[in-house]
Amino acid sequence: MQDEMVLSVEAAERNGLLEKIRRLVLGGDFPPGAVLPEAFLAQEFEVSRTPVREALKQLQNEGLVEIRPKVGTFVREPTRREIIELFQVKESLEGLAVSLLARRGATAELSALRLNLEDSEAAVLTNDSEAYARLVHEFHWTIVRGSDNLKLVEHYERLMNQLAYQRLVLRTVEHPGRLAASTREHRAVLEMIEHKDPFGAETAMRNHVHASSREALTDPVQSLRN
Amino acid sequence: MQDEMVLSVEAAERNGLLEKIRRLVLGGDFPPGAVLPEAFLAQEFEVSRTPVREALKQLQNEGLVEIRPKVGTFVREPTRREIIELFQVKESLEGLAVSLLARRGATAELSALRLNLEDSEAAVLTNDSEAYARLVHEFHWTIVRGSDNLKLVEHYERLMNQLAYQRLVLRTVEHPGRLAASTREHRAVLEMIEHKDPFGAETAMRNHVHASSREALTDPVQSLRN
DNA sequence: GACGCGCTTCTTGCATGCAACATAGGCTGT
DNA sequence: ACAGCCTATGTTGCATGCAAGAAGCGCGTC
Repeated sequence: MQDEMVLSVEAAERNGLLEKIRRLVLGGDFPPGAVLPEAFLAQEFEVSRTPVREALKQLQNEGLVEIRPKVGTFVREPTRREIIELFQVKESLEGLAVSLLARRGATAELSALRLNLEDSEAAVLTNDSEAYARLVHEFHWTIVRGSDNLKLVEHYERLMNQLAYQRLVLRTVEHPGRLAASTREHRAVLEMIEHKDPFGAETAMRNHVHASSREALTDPVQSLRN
Repeated sequence: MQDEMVLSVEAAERNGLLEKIRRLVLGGDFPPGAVLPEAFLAQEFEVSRTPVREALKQLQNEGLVEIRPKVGTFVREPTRREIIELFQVKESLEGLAVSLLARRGATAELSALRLNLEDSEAAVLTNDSEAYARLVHEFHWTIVRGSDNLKLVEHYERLMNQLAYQRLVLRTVEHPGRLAASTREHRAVLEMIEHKDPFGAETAMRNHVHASSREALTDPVQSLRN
């Protein structure tokens, strides 16, 4: 199992190209709807069109780009409805993850979460949005990885890519009061884990994700108006 | 949203190849571990190696095959641990689906489920394993589609492909008494949906999936011994 | 007889060329 | 002036050719 992860990482680095293009799309270097010609990417990364094509097909499968046959490849932005749907799935998967983690009582992840919470509270006090966004990301990923369920991790990763999560978080994090509320919710989750209460942890986590999704969706951003 | 589904279906039929190869792998025509040369598939489906390659990469991404660079492509069978992990995710996703469906109170899906249950009980009485396997499949898919959450449907489809579910169900279905128990659990789920009780429905569904996973895993099949 | 080395063969990985199609812009006819 | 067509161009889709690496097999040597 561990071997597979190493292998897949190695494979990813060998390909590399997929990750590079994905970061290009997720990073917002290209505006949504922009055309993404194979020939350009091929030249950009100094490979031929063939591996670029393969990578783009994967990205289409993930829902990040749309390949219109004989027309072109376009950066795809999730619709508002898709974001709602994805958050529902996120809630479910993270609920499962934290429930499994609470059942395991894994000490390594627990201490990581405690440290994370301390840092988060410090970031709230100094109003450091950027650091907080990073810490939130880390908190959720620590829990998912802590579930010790690789398939869950894989599906979660796919989900987060589809959500283009980074872009969303960077906005919601700037809502007044949200940082403090979010941290309180994190603390509630952590306490449930410490109490080895899988059900309570799952409930707390789902409440948290639900709250965070409402924040993300009430964000009056033009690009989410479709 | 509906358009996208149509588009993706059309795209799938245009490609077709991916589905064909997937069925080949899932159908068990090739034993797990068997080599699956690009050249052979290319000749078999009368296309060149390029589209075959693209399809195989997708299947690798789904976890159905393993491409060992410069060596070959092999049919991959989920390990026992992976099956456990996948069932945990399945439990979570189907729980979400049924909860959403119960909240919607969709009448079309409800009547489909009622009919399904009647047919299932008839299949139990006549001990028609094959029909029952099909009905179970239909029951779960009706619920997932009834969630009216396309992203959930997509992730679920991916999950089921990874599980090679058909192969598993055809075995567990032959456990004595399992058919009747499974049908009772289905009825419990349906009743919760009819009562518009999302939480109760989710709980019932998760119990059902959990029970079914225990059945699948206690099945003494050689191929699951790894 | 056993071990080690090299070659042969099979596989994938990638580059390139050509064909098919969609789209946009201009041109012509009314 | 406007509508319709037609062509030019850009894009993807696919086939093919070649290179590189891995694994198995046979041969030679100890």
